[in-house]
Amino acid sequence: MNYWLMKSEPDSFSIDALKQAPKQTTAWDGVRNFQARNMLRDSMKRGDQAFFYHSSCDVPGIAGIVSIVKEGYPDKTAFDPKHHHYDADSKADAPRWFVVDVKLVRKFKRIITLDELRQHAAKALKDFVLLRRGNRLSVMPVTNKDWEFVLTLE
DNA sequence: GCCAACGTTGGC
DNA sequence: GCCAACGTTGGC
Repeated sequence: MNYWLMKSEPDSFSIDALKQAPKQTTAWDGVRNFQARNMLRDSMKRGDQAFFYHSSCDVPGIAGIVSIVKEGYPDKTAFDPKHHHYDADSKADAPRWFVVDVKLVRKFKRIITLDELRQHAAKALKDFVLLRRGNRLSVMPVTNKDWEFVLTLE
């Protein structure tokens, strides 16, 4: 089993929105970056877990944990001309963008803030991709070691 | 294949 | 709203 981190802007989709979704499950759509796409399509497996990260908001940080319940399949929002995430270059017979389905495992009692994570960037979390300068990936791998350390912060 | 221009991300 | 950092595009 592998670990991941997935970013979402809570204004568009928060961990509370996931909590209220049918079966507390959603397709993680709208990723439009090839590196992140490759992970969604090829690497993320059923049973893997991911941190749900809130970005571009008052308190950026990790809000909880989700699990992958369905492996990569085409992102339908890319096919819909009216959709915000439409991409004319993604064809039904040759899809360019992919999603996985995620299900809520649990919401943390509190947000583990980016600020707090940064305090460990020099030592315990020195390999954490999220903390690398200029990092912009919306889906990224997390090592077992970093996963476990972050959980101790809650 | 290079690289400038442009768009996006995301923290502040 | 600003801006650094980075990915993507497109001209050459």
